[in-house]
Amino acid sequence: MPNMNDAKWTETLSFRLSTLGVLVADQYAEALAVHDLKPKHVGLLEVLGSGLAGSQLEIAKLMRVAPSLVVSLADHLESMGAIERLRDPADRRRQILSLTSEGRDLLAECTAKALVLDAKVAAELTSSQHAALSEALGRLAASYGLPVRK
Amino acid sequence: MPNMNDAKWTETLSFRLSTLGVLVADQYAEALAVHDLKPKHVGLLEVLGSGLAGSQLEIAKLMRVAPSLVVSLADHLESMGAIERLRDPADRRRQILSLTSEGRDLLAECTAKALVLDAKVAAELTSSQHAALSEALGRLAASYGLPVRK
DNA sequence: CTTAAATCATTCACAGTATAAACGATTAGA
DNA sequence: TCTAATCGTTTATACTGTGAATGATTTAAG
Repeated sequence: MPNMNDAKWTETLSFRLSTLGVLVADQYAEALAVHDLKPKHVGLLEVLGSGLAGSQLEIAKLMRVAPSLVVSLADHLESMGAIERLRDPADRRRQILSLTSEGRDLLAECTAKALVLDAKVAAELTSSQHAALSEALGRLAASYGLPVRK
Repeated sequence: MPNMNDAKWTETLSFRLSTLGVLVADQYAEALAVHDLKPKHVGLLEVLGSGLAGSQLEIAKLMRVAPSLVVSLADHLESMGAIERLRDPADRRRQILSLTSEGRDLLAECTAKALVLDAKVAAELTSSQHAALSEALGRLAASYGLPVRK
């Protein structure tokens, strides 16, 4: 006998959450392409912009990413002049990364792109749906605990 | 002057939607690992299970994926005995894919894993939050139109 | 002090995922 | 009939990310 709940699964929370989430993430990635950036580059910019920053190793932990990846992300951002590397005088193994003013501008532009995308998503919803979605996602975000771009 | 809405962005719908979505997608992928499957393998099984199936090219279009990827996904599933390839007698270029009974069982197990994951997500929410989230995501899913796993 | 172990950034080799282009078999159309 | 298009497959390749090895520096032990 064929199983009974084929159709149901695509209406599941986790299915929709993951498919829509990946879709939005892809759209965001696409919007960033004009700046020659990937989401993780922006993630690094955001970490630096939030002031939580520090050494590359700390950034790697914050972003839950291999330290060697931080190197290549930072290389790219540095080559475009968005960030600076500065040896920590107190511990000359460490590289302290910081935003340049160009980097701050770039981050602002990326944020703007994100807000545009956000508006497109919001446009599909009534304001009460928007509020409810926001609250529920906020709850989930709090319990899963991740203010970091993947 | 530093820009004003640094903190705000991480509370955005699209940010939370994409980060949480990717997170859930990752957890789902992890849950599938015991079956030696990736989400896209299951996506293919789901397409076949839904009866929309047909030739590999049609499947590729449904899944929005390169035809050559369907080949390798199908190779893997065929090697585990989950699907069968059958030349279309009417057009012997086409391969018609179909689920074997083992394939149906496998799909059911994957669906079960997904429901477990779904329950974990739901456990973080009140029932009214759950309902609201479900409705809002449903609306978005409808307007973006994608009942297909990514 | 001096030497051994740990730490940070970097490089290098590699695995995994996906695509696009080239190819052979088959079918459709002029 | 023979030319062009289609389907599946193979092959080459790009891309993202990881982990292990390396070199520079710092910390800890004796």
